[in-house]
Amino acid sequence: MDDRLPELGDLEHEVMQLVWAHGPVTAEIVRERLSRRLKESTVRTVLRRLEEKGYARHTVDGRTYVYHAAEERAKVAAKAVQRIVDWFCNGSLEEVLVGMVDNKMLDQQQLRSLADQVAKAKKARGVKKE
Amino acid sequence: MDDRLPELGDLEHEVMQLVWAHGPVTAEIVRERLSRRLKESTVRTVLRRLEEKGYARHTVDGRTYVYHAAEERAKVAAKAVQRIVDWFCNGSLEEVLVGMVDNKMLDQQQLRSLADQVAKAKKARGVKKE
DNA sequence: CTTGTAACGCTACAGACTGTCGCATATGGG
DNA sequence: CCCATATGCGACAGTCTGTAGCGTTACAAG
Repeated sequence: MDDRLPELGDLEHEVMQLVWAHGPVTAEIVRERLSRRLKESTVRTVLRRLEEKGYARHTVDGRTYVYHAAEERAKVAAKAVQRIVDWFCNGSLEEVLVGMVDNKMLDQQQLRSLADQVAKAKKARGVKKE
Repeated sequence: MDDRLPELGDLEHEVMQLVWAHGPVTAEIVRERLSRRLKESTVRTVLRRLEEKGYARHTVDGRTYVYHAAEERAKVAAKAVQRIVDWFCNGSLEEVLVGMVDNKMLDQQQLRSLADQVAKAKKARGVKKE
């Protein structure tokens, strides 16, 4: 249920961003929106690998494959962060946060504010979700 | 100053952990403490690559290379997290935090408590550091 | 000064992973 | 029944990682 998702290459990442941003998409759609101009087969391969890796799923509409994200972007990001935390800081999120503050990527006030927003966000969504 | 550090493989990661944990170390020391039993040259290669990647540095003591971390563990972790945040959530740390709460890796209370600890940690260190 | 030994770096090599396709194949509409 | 088209599969080169063998160099003893 919480298996570690394999990492993504640049192209794979760009494709996933599209999948997350534009909801269910076909290979053709992805191809059009991509920054680099690639062959259909290339896009298909990437989509397939993304599915193998557990990032996406597909349903069939007529003879067309429609891809959609297997997990929400935020969740995937959260898992990735968790992995970093475990790997480098022995699971101590605090240590990482301290590191971010030290590194000036964030200051304590923002962090506190974030804590509030998160609480609010959860409450707001907690109602209509599970 | 904030160049993106390349990612680490499993062995490289294990070695870095040792470097961080045991302060300056020699290839021999690393070799001894490693979980897997490897040849000296293997350890040296890893150490060298770690240096090329910017994770470590070395000084010379007599004819022996002494390796030490180029950056603190927490800082590296922080950068890694920042990268994740940028890549997946367009820079919104909040979104990631929300994701972690949703995913039950963390609850709001812990987060708030963390905010406090971080503030405290910074104050405690802020005095004797720059 | 010569030589053995220890510490180094360089080069290599196989096994993933990724970006990119070409091509054989299957399937729905006419 | 046939053709156009959407798919998947296999391939190939380039890069990254784990693992080492080897030739080179420098310090210490003879």
